Parts: sequence; structure tokens; C-alpha cells
Amino acid sequence: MAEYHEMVHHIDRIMRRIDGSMHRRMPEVDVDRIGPLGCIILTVLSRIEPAPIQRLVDQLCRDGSQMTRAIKKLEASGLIEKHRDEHDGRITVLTLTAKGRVFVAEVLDIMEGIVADLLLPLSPTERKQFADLLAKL
Amino acid sequence: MAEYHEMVHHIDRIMRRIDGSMHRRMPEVDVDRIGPLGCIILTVLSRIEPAPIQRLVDQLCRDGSQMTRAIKKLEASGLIEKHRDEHDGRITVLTLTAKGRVFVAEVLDIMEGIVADLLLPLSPTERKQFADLLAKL
DNA sequence: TATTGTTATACTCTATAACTATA
DNA sequence: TATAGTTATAGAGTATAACAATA
Repeated sequence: MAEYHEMVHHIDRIMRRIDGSMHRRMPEVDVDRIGPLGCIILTVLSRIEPAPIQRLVDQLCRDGSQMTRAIKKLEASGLIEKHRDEHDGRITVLTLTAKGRVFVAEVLDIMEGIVADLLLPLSPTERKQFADLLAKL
Repeated sequence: MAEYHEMVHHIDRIMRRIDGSMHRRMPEVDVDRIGPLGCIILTVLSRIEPAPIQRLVDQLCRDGSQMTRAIKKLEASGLIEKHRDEHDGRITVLTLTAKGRVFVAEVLDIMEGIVADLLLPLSPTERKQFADLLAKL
């Protein structure tokens, strides 16, 4: 009855449209060649910092080894800093640098515009609904 | 006010969870090593066949060259067939084979279960809302 | 023994440009 | 000239397993 499987296609398509828009608008901003993964790591980090790497792995549903490489690149570009946790020597805590904060602000601005364009077919009420439903999932 | 940019993270996370679930449950079914892209091409094709390659490119928001390679693999595995359009020699129309149809049915079944799990936090009404909103975008 | 993070490897997906063929 | 599709190439993302260090 439900035909839930169509939603996989819809979500994939939306993600592709977002990626495509990002890809078009980022080159002007992404001087350090961070890429889409780096951008999403930075923007999420900006909301939860200071945060251990493991927390980002959970939040982003990415592999640990992948996160290691991406974070190494972000650190090399001077966008984030690593700090060893005082109480637990296994944990590496991440924070944004001043340069990182400036970059995140630019990326968030671009994302805001992209999502606004994406939501054009919806009424204001529906946009609110959609945002709330996404947050519940 | 809006904070639309958070939705990028939410959508990305949902897509990653779907991919992860697919990756876990597909190995038993995906004998020909089609991969996630191949699966989504087949399932979309099953809804719109017979369809020219260009139509799949639009539907899936993928690059034409990427589609060429993916389709070549699907054809080599005997899941789809290519037919030249009678009226326009530039167009290649795709159809599923019998083997392709069997495979698609299995994949759709897995997708159905994955989305059902994903939507557990929502009430039946909210699930309907979410599906409708996705379809509008 | 379990957890955090790293390294190495192989594979898939993606973007770009140059190309052929048909209209 | 415009469109449909192909080829080649380089780059980015992903999964896996094996590993070191800390708890």
C-alpha cells in the first residue's frame, strides 16, 4: 500500500540537487579545496564544538577512517584545531579556528540560499512542516 | 530566522542512513555487484520504462557520462536492454529484462523495509505528510 | 576487553572536457 | 547549430581490515 520506496528516489534526488548547487557556487569560496564533505563537517562542528571526532562520526554517519583523512585536510588548511582531552587520553577534541569560523559563515550563507530555492514549491506552512519532520528523523 | 541550512545536514544524514542500510542488506541480493547507483537506476527505470537515457539523467540528477558507464554494466549483467529509437537515431531507449524485473522487485522490497524503519519516529499522519512534501519537491 | 583514532587498500561515485553521430 | 550519447581522465567519497594507544 505505502510505496515508501519512492521516497528513496526523492531524497536521493534532493541530495543531488543540493550537491549540484553547492558544486556550482562553492568554487569562489572554497579556496582551500575542502570539498562537500569538508564543508558539512565544518558546518556541523560549528553547531556542536568543541566536539570529539567520534561525535562527528555519529552525527554525520560517516566512517571513522574517512573522518580522520578529512579532518587532517581541514587541520592542514588551518580551519580547525585538535586538542587532546584532559580526562581521557584517547579522545581528540576539535574546535574551529578564527579562519574556520569565517569560512563556515560563508558556507552557511550559501546553504541557506540553496535550501530556500529548493523549498520554493512549498508554502510557508509546508516549509515549516518539512523542517520539523526532518528534525524528528 | 529560518536556519534552513540545518536541513542540508538532516537530509545528508538521512541519505547516509539509507545508504548504510542498503549496504548492509544488499550483499545477499546484489549478485552482479551493481552497487547503489545501479540499484537506483533500475528502480527508477522500472517506474518509467521504456525510457531514453537522457530521461534517467534528468530524473536522477546524474552526469551523462556516469550514466553511460553504469548502464553499460547493467546491460552486461543482463538486467536491461538497449533499443534504438525508430524516429530519432540519436536516442537509446532502455527496458528491463525479465531478470532485471526480478532483481528490481527484491531491491524495492528492501527499500520499503529501510524507509519503514526510518519513518518509525513519525506518526502515520506525519509519514503521509512527509511523503507528500517530498513528492512536491 | 572495549573504545578512540590512525593507516593502508581497493572500490565506487563524480565532474570535466573532447569526441561521434544524428537531427 | 543543437541534442544524445560515448570515451578518457582525474579527483572525491566510501568500506574494510589491521593497527596503536588509552581506558
